[in-house]
Amino acid sequence: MRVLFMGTPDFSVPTLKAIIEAGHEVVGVVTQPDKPKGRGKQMQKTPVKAFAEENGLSVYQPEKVKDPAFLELAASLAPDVMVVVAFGQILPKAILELPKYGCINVHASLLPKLRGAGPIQWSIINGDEKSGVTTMQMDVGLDTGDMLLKTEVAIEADETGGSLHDKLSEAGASLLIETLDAIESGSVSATPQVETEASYAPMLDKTLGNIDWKKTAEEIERLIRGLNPWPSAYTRIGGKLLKIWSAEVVELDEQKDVPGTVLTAEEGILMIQCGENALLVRELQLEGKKRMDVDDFLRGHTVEKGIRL
RNA sequence: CGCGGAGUGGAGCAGUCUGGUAGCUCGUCGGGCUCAUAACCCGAAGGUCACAGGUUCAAAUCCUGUCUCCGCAA
Repeated sequence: MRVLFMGTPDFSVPTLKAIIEAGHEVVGVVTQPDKPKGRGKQMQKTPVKAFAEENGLSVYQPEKVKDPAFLELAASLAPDVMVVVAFGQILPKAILELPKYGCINVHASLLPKLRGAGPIQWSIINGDEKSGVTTMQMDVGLDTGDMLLKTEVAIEADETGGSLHDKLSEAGASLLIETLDAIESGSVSATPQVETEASYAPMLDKTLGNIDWKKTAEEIERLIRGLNPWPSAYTRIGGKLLKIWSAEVVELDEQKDVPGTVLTAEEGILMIQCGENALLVRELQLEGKKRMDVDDFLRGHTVEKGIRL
């Protein structure tokens, strides 16, 4: 089929790669405009753009896809279908209805659960036992289109936002190919989403990582895993930012101090009181420093027992 | 030229302001103690103080330039 691909971050790349390998004709790749990123504000290509260029594909970077000029462009490419994976812009109805088979989206959750921009991390933060990817026939709503195919992926006890991202990214690529095959052969059936079971996963915000020690140790541990490696969970110590990369829950019979208090800080053990139970920090990173294990950190930094974070 | 922190034995840090024999907590190696030990005791090795210039009798420390790592921001 003639495919017009739309995507932006790393998550989208495996799907684009799979489409090429499956032998479909990619008539164009649409991605967000380059933006200055990183230290020193260097202009940086989106991961999808970089991959597309390596493969000799035509890249388009409209500021706004709702611009009539883009509709004209898309029409001129005459795609049979448009595949949208984490593109980053809302598509207007005119675009959605342009290709013969419409627009197919790969979403990183088991819809109708976790619609929105941050399903991967939220599934971990919420403590779900499983996640997955869903392909759907896009409509004008946000992730509200009829579902086509679905793949479940178990969330492991040590799952992080990064590890799940990679799993779902690959799972999404396979599922999309299956979906395209099914569409082409006419064997696919669309299933409407059950509105009453829908939930929303908002876009991640850096402030989300600010640890509220009044929460339970279990909740905080999930937040740490879900936001690893980005945007990461953090607290403050001595006025400096302290990221916590991994930790484990320690059950306490009773609350020993107010939440946020350092209960132990010696011999490689850094334990912090939470609203319920305590957190044993494993790996952390002080502002301006590299991430390191707790025993390394305690070797060079004095953390006084009893201080509050 | 967006803001800022940092490069010191294998690891994490102090020392830099107020130049003058390189230190701490660990690790490693050897020995001892012990029924035994990742515990304890004794001892040892290991560093061009990121790199290049400059100032000085003397530079980890002051000045200039370069490279690298990291936090924020976007």
